Amino acid sequence: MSPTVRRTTLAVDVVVLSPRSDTLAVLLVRTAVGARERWSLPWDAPQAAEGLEEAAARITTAALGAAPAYFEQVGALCDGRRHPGDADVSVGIAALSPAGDGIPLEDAEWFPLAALPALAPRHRTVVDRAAAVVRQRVDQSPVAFRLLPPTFTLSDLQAVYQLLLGRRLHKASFRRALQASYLVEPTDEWRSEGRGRPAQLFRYAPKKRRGARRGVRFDLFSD
Amino acid sequence: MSPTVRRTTLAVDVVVLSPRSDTLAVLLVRTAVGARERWSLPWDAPQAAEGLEEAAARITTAALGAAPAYFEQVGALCDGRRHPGDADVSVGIAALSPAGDGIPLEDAEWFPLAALPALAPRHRTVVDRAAAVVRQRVDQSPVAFRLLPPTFTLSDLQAVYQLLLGRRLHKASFRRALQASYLVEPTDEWRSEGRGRPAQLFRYAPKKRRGARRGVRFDLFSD
DNA sequence: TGACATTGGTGCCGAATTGGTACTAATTCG
DNA sequence: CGAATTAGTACCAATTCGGCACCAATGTCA
Repeated sequence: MSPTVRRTTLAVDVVVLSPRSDTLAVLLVRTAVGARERWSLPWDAPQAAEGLEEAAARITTAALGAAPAYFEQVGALCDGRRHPGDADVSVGIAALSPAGDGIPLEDAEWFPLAALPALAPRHRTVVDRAAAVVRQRVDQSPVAFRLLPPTFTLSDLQAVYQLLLGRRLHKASFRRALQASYLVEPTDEWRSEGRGRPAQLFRYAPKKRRGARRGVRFDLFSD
Repeated sequence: MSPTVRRTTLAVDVVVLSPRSDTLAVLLVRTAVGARERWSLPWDAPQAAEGLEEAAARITTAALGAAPAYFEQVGALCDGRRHPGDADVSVGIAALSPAGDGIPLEDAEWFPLAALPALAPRHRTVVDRAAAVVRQRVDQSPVAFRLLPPTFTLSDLQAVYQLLLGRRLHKASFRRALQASYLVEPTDEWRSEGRGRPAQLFRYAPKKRRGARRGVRFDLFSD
């Protein structure tokens, strides 16, 4: 027998992440009164002939008033009736929004990732996966830069890395590695923020790099 | 307006990978005569109340006669009518099968990853994504071990790493790093394979490890 | 106005890691 | 037995890492 398709219902669930006062925050929207949970991830079905990230951008814009800078798919979930809209299958999408971009519209609000209200079980899973994916991608794709405005100080950048990795980083080593990577270039602007020496602003501008990757790292295994 | 689900057609497309005579190989199945392409990935719609990996295991078993050792979802694709079954959405799944496991059934065959026949456009994308995901996961999850039998020599392991990474590795460094990681343990068996000194067999047996991860690596960026 | 607190940025140096070469070990082939 | 072949290890020079201390530039406050 040859394979055939079946009809199912599909939802795109978006985890919008943004650094917000020293923690990572997630954007949630209020659900209809009477629903089991008061909050959920922004979600919708993709429109006809609409890509998944396109849908994610539309859904986010409807809740935040701004389109995120970056998307990464977290995977499809299919665990029977644990979605607020009872979709058979959810595609989870992590969206990164620079600190301070957008203002949550009515019925939308930022919550610290570590202190979320009750969510539908599948949304809970999507959030956890999104956080895990973003944290794992930190040194493989420019996720940290997508959580910052176009120009930023090296201390800002280090702070985001520390947020994502959950640990302190050595300042000199961090800058040495960044220097050697040709991922940022200095602008001629400086930011003086309150007291202390002003910091130079940098911009993300990855250059061609000769593939210099070194040995295998067995010490990064996650399971 | 509040979100609602829409009905769509869904397929699970499986990229079964296995090392095969010094290259990575992909399992393809012959399509119905008259179809535009002669070969496609094994695929099917998930049955009611069946998980996505469960479906992938069923689909693979139907083509290979053996269930793979490991699955990793590659993501959902939705690019309008480029699927052999015309599914609206495909969920791609990478499945790792140890070298030598299973025998392709009638109408199924291994192809070197680097020399695939023409595939439906979406299947081509799924294959590329699966290969990229597996290669990127090499030092974050035990993908290499899932491409080997339960016991293996360190040279086998290094060969798989070299296949996945596409470059030579330094023997002493490889073993030093592996030793320090507590991921394998020696068995008391030895394999003598033709000429040369017999090699000790090892088994994948990850131990509790104190999180010792070091500095940020900017030199692994992929884009 | 001049310490001083505060934040940004760099230099130095010992310790750890890396990767190359070369070596030893155990087996098959002829 | 010796050559060939594969497994596994020892040494070592070069690089990298991370801790500490230091210098720089600004705001604060006596």
